[in-house]
Amino acid sequence: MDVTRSLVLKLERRDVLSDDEKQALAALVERVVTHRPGARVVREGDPQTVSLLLVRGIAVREKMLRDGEKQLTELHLPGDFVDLHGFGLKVLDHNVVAATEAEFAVVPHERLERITETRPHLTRLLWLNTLIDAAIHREWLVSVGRRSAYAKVAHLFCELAVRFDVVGIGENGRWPFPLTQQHVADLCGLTAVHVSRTLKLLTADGLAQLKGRELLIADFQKLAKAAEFDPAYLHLARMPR
Amino acid sequence: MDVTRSLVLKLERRDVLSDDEKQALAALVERVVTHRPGARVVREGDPQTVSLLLVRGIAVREKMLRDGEKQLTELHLPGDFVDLHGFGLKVLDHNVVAATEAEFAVVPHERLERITETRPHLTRLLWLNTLIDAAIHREWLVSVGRRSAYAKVAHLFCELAVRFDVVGIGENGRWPFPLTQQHVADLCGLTAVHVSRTLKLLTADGLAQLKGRELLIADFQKLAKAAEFDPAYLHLARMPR
DNA sequence: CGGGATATTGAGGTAGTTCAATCCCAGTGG
DNA sequence: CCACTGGGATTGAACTACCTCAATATCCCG
Repeated sequence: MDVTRSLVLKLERRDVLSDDEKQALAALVERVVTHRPGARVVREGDPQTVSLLLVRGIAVREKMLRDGEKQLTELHLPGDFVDLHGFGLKVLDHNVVAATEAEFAVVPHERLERITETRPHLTRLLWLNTLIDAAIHREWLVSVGRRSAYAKVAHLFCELAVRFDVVGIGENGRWPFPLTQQHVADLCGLTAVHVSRTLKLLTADGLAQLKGRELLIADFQKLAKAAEFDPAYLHLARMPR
Repeated sequence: MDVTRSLVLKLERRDVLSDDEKQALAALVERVVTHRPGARVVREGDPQTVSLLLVRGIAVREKMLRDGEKQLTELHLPGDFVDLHGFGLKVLDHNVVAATEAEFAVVPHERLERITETRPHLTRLLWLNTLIDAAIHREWLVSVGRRSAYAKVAHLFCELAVRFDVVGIGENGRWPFPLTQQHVADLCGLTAVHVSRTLKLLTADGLAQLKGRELLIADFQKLAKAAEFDPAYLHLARMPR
């Protein structure tokens, strides 16, 4: 199975990739590693020499506070480069944690550097990948800073549905949701207790519910409206980059 | 006066720049434009063909909500490329607004593209610039999501002081602060009223105060402690990138 | 079938909001 | 040099969204 399949799907939603470029992406991968649920995949502050492409499962970027509280700054799906930022930064400012059992393709930084020396277009697409991360961060700042708990959770669900669709996961208003309510709380800047209450409201209003490790969205339009969700920030338009 | 001076200072804190590279950066600039306080410099959704380097003044990235509320997702100082993200994204997901009178160096995207074709190292440094933006976004997510109002404002002040120092602005515990309390509120996800009360506390505790359009930090150590401020996320180490 | 993790519910508390009145002060014009 | 103006800052009082703590219920896995 081709471990770069999801990444290619993700990039092809934003630009045209030649076969040659797809091969070059596949050639980036040195090996594949698997991590258990809860495993810390990258530790804040450690020097980085490889970057990891998520192939299967879900991972999160986690920033800890002194008192043990945490804020998750991004949720990663297959096709996401969870620490491509480490290529430029050399040291990450946060942990990356496997939220479920997860498989990663390992990409040595030398190979990325080689791409920047020889393939300008592919370089720009990798750069783009990190720009989309930043755009997601900004949208989350709006959520965390200004939206109600109800809208925060609704917005997270909308984003998840759209991003899963990009890489061909989920269907019929059903998507995998292997996260706990504590995860949702740490993603949204809420407490797990309040997430539980909020989910009850969303379910009662017939917008969305979590059931059996799945996210069921009954009415995406209504959910998006409640969340003020506009997918523009995901930059899905296919154009020369 | 060299309009890329602050940018060079900023990059030289992270890596070594050759004279040749400095010249190449200067050659990026096509012209310089000035904007009035409050002017929208880049409008969300408009196609981008140039990027803007802030030379003088302060600018913010602003995301609006339906009801007129807003969240500011970044505060930009001289030396910051306020919409380098537009080079890859082609369309921005937020407005850029001049908070004060501000001067920008205009960099056409063709010239940036040319850099990606001919100068891998400089390309990586421009990429790095956007990675630092993303790192700042993440730290702000922690602030907005998990810190108290007191710590949010304290953290903002710490970041501002450090980033001003990088580009050689301010001294003796005094830095320019031409923003209103409404700006601070929109940066931190608070109300202006609560910012006012919070500033009173910070002043009373002898940590920091705003006075005469200036930020005065009486005791940076204590302020940093109150904010849980750790500058690691600004990635100031000078190393090969 | 048992046990630990996860989720739910209730009751009470609080940080930050809302609204509205007042104050301050830097410009501006006379 | 002073009065006027308007944006920004401050203050008070009431309110509420979300938190905290704690008890119970449910799910999932071995």
